Amino acid sequence: MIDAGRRVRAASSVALPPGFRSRLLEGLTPSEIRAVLAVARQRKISPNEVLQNEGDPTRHLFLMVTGHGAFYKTTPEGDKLFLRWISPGDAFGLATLLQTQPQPSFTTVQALRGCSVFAWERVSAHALASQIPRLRENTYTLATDYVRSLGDALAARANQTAEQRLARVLVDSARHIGCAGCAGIEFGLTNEQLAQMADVSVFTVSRQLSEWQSQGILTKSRKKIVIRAPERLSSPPQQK
Amino acid sequence: MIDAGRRVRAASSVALPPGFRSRLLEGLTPSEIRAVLAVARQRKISPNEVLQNEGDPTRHLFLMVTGHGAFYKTTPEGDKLFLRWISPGDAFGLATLLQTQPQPSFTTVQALRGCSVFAWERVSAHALASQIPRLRENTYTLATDYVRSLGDALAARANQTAEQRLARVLVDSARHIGCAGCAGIEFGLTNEQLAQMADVSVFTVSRQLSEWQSQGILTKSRKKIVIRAPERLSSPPQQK
DNA sequence: CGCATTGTTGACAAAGTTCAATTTGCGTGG
DNA sequence: CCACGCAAATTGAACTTTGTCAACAATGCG
Repeated sequence: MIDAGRRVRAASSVALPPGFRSRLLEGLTPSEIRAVLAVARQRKISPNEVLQNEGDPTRHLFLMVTGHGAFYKTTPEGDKLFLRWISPGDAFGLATLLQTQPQPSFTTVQALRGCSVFAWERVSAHALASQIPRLRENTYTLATDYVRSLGDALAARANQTAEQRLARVLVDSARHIGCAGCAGIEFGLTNEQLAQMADVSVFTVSRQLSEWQSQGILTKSRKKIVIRAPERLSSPPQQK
Repeated sequence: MIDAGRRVRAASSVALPPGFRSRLLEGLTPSEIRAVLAVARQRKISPNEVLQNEGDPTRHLFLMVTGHGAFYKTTPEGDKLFLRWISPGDAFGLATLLQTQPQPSFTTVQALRGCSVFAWERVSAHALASQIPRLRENTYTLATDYVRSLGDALAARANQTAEQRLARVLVDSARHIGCAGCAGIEFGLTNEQLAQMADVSVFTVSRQLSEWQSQGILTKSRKKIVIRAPERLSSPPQQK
């Protein structure tokens, strides 16, 4: 209706897929959502593309629509620490919403396979946040969640064994990027990717997966893991 | 001057020590600062007192005036992970400023020795933030910094050796709680405290400190460390 | 002086990594 | 269609780092 007079904009504009839910937009009125989407751009992301590089100023606010990505932290020595998965509905680059000046981002965000995202320029995002109080509140909530998962990642590194960290990675991956197959939840990751994410050597991954396979907890083949009994991955460490 | 007519309030009210600087209040106008201090309460904190407990809802905004404290994260298994020091001028409990609802805090804050702090009730803090835009902006900046140091702590745990972590703790402690003595920067911490902070065993602390002492980098005596050459603690790990 | 706290030392054990040698699985080009 | 070649995965053995434990020494306080 508002867009009646500018069909060109409307045509190139973006729309939410049916059934799409995002905590970023939760509780916003339809007209607010329209205002937000009006200044968004839809982008296709190729596999492994880096959307945000740790240290670079945050240029965009992103909302994952389809596909998956991951937050990483790069250490001074250069290796990547996996922090958490990004799934459809997750937003990142939240700093754009709050900060007046662009600030270096703390994490790298990389697409796993192809993705489709909504993107907002920093200034547009900031303007939206200043106009829509509910958007600011949602941002606080989401930022809080990210800090919490950063904290969890820290706790996990600090005092968990290689086995526990690997189990955590498997469970998280199953939850976020897994598809329910006939034999369990399956997802495609190489030993090397798992090794990076859990911060263990590929050898440890290989050995541990073999052991779990022999216990019937999972099945592995080349570049693919099928988790049969996720509950047996989360509990045993505590018993010990 | 404004307080002329209400000496009772003025008497029980708080004032900033001369020369006190805080990034939380930076850039606020004198009248804004007066408004902020008007609803503050000054509190004396006894040694080792816990000001904020991880998981408990954030009740207060605090501003450290004199003394030192530390942020800790408690793991599910119950051990404390040291995150960073709190020095005079540092604020914490920032969530009170932004969030409408009290949220569980991510970290525990504990005083080292006796401290003096300013404290604000959650609702007062939230009201101040909604009235003073600059206060909100400062809050974003500070929150960003805390996230950054959380990230640094994570990176440090993930891929540094026991020696590097201990060196980091010494350098940080020297910077934050150290006093310049004749022979170097000195501070009082037991081996056990250092061990907890660096997440190594007391034995490793003892051995490593002995080695550094024999290299002339520091001097140790009971409950006291004197750092002679902090630069030799930060650089050697990289050379290797 | 006696006692508790704090720190030290050496021998040993556990967890994981590193490395080298192989094996497995899979796509591709002849 | 099959053999080739390569990336991915495996395996065992040596090795490094760090923690564990037990015994002991030093420090300082009442």
